[in-house]
Amino acid sequence: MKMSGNKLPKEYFCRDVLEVAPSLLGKYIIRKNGSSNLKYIINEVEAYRGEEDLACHASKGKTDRNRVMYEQGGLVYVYLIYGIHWMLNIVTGEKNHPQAVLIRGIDKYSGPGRVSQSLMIDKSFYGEDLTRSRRIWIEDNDINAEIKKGPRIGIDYSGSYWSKIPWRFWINGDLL
DNA sequence: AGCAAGATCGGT
DNA sequence: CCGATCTTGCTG
Repeated sequence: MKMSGNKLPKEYFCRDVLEVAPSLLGKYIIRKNGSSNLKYIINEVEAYRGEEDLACHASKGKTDRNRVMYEQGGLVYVYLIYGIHWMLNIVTGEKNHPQAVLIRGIDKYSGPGRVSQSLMIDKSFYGEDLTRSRRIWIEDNDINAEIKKGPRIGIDYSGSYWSKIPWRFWINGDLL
């Protein structure tokens, strides 16, 4: 049975990030702001998983910035990078298992900075609950597309193992 | 209190 | 390839 248009519930996000990240491909991300109602399809994501992952912000333990990653799944983790771009992440997994999915691409907007710009994301979204918010959430959508994977982008500092592990997932938008 | 670095992007 | 631009986390 085809399921589409249902808001994804808490349980969906409380699974391991390596399950949730690729499963978000093809899903709708909805952003409401006043009369504007944006709806895009997620087409590129990255997984960041645990304190052992040297590319993950939790690799040095809990800090003021990353504390929301230690909560249970379904919350938004945003941070500013290079003083310019907001990065939009979705927290996954159980409490005290710091994990998140970075949204890198939606429809025609490629790159995490452009994603947040197009969705009007800023610091005020830190900790936002995707299962309760009235301004941002994810909706189900069944797709039939090949999921590709490769190394994560922009994390060379994390060493040869973590910078090469194929935790970036994407689909070709044309196949939707 | 000071400083270096950063899950990026757009323009040369 | 380089600069923008500013928060964060670490050091002293």
